[in-house]
Amino acid sequence: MKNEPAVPPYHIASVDHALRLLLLLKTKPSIRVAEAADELDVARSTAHRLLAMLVYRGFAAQNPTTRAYHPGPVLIEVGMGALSKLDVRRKARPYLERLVATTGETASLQILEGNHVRFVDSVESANAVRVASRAGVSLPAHASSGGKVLLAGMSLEAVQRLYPHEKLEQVTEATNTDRSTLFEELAEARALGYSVNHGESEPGLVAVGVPLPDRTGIPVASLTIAGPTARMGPEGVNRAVEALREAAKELSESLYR
Amino acid sequence: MKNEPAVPPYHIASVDHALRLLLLLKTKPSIRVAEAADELDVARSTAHRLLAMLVYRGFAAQNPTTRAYHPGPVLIEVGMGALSKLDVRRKARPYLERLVATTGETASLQILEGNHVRFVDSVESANAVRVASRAGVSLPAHASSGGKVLLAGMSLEAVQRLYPHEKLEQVTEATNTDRSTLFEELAEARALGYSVNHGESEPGLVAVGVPLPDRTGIPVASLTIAGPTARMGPEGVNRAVEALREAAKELSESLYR
DNA sequence: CGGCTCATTCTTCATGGCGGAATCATAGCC
DNA sequence: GGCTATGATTCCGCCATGAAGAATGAGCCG
Repeated sequence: MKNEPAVPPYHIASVDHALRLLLLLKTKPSIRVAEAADELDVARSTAHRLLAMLVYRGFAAQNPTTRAYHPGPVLIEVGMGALSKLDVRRKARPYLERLVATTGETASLQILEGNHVRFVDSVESANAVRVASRAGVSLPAHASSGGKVLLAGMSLEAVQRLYPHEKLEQVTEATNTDRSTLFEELAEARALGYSVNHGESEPGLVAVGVPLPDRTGIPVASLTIAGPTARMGPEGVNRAVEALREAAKELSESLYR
Repeated sequence: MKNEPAVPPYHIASVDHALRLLLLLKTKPSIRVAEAADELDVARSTAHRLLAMLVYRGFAAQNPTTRAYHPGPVLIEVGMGALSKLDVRRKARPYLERLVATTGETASLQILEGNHVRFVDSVESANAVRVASRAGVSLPAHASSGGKVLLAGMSLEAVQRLYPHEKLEQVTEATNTDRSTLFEELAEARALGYSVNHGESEPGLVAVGVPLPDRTGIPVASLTIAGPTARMGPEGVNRAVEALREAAKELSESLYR
């Protein structure tokens, strides 16, 4: 479970209501005034005005027959726009394809979101037995190789803020659940320049990740190669590390031209 | 060209500022406090608090180095979801065309949105009497064959969350309105691998749906064939089931390359 | 170290956003 | 057609909130 973000010092209740409505529309494609009022714990007149604002700016649309509200085109547009502006995603695609061609395993690109990583793109291996695309999926950073290399590029203070408790979330039996052990793993990842995930996110899966730093040297994304245990022994891991290092170097250079 | 929407009678300025900020994040990869203040024509302290609210609810994230704000995980998630839909739609189109050619009835692709299904794409039958395209339309999942096969692929807990009440929405006289009966129907759909809708969404319409699973086996979309009662007797239904099964198998394999 | 620029925090107060009442719209029943 | 029930929408008065501006903080540069 992701950490609860800190409540801003000067909280704007009406804006918060509106954003929570957007979050509701994301999960419930149809919502009525009374329902919105219940969920937000506001008066129906308040809910009605908030929904009218979402409709006005295109974030919601009202079905004239049922009077229910649905996500509007602008919400999708903003999301698509946010994704298309992710420079790293667009430029990384050819490198993911190349990594798959070179190593025969599934290649992915991840970005850090709090103490999780999100797979923003994936190209699958052609092998019948392979790691499937996880594009869109979010995983705890400490339980993934792509996450660990991103955490390794941060200061100790920053990592402590993301992981305020000693106990970490367990994903599989192989997941490390001690923060102090995580710090050691991050130190190792920093030294090696890559990290390996031996079944920490899923049994039978081995993944290797390297960071993609920005101009300041701080990683903003990571590249990973993942395969089944049978093909990802020491030789497979080494081959993945080589291919990832080369791809990351060239991609980093192309990202900041 | 879309008309400018009417300004709501009770305009909420603070909510409007926040929504306009989201719109800015659609076109600019990142934005700074002063820039936001200029664009919204508010004080920098106001812009700062608005951005803090977007960060709080995940719509924006702040780069600790540059202090600029960029789209947050919620917007990335919305974008990934929309992109995923587009991808499935593009790949499914030839199969829908083939299904129409094979069965002579209208074929459609649906995705689950909460406890509704949305018709993402449709190819209409060439027969004069036919089920029209419902692309863009949203229907209760429990009242559609495409919806039922999607619900059948979910855990009981997940279905209970989507349907918290025993009473279900009635669409036609044929619609089942009991949740416990829905659970039985889902068990049947799970066993058969398909579901049939006899006039539950519209009188005179019969539809057959099969799931399109992703790599994890969980269905993310469904294919349906729909026709008028006169042509969709037991023989028509069986023909549809065969054609759908074949199409779904091939399409599933192609979706995740 | 001082100056500059932008970000962030704090304080005060005017008004914007709230809830509740009143009214409207629609569906269902007789 | 009239009535009732339910949910949506509009209106109004009030006060707590969200605004701006001042003060402070942070980082960079010469």
